Amino acid sequence: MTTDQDCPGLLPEPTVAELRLEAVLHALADPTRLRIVADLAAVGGDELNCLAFELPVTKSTLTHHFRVLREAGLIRQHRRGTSKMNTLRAADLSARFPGLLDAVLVAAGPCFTTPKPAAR
Amino acid sequence: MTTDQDCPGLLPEPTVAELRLEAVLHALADPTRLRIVADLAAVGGDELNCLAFELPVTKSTLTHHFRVLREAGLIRQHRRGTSKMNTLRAADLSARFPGLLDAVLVAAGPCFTTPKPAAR
DNA sequence: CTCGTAGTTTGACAGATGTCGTAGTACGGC
DNA sequence: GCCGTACTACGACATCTGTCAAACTACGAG
Repeated sequence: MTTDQDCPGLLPEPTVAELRLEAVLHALADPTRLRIVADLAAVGGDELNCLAFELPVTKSTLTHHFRVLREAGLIRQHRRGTSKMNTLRAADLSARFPGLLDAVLVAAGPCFTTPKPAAR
Repeated sequence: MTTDQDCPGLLPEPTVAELRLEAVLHALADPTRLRIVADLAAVGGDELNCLAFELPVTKSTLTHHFRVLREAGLIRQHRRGTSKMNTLRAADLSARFPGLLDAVLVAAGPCFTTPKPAAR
């Protein structure tokens, strides 16, 4: 019961059907996580490793936040070498909660008014 | 400058400019509060007293949740007699975070797909 | 004035949450 | 094989959160 492919290194995540609104909202309600999501949206679908974010927290805390985001279904993570790449599950979220992510991103950062033009 | 009018019995609430995204998301992330918001949206702008909601919590807890919602700017409360009337600040929210409330309501209740047509 | 209804306040409490530091694991480069 | 980088796991901790019960206030009806 996960979108889990055989794709090696992909970490477990909820399927589109498993996405829970409360979990998504809760994940987005934290400033650090909201910032991560906004940053991911800003790069328009590209991958970012966990340390690519300049956040005022330690690595442990970052790991924690990334897990919350992944378990809520907001991001996808898979290992690549020693790094872990993160992507926003924009399409999955739109499929399950139409308009929600867009509205949050617009509200979060007036700069990212054009979050996901056409994949990368 | 809160939206506070001289309207007697109106409880303090944030102005549109004071609405904080995190606070709104946090307020919506709780099932009880989400339910309250969805119920308010369902009646299309009418007022509901606090006990009009059939929720599995005590009055104290309800008071707590209503305060969180009001302080986050999601609802407006004003006293009327011994009751306290609650209304959703749909217009204010749309002004500050366009599409957000709508997206959440659609995501929350498939039943309320037409949340605020034009009052009921 | 007395009573009942509606809601508030306070205190308590268990559980979740965000944070850190330290130690540990996994992988690539040498 | 050894080391450094990137991330994880674990434990600790303070704070926050949702919940309740009991006592209190506010208002209207009678």
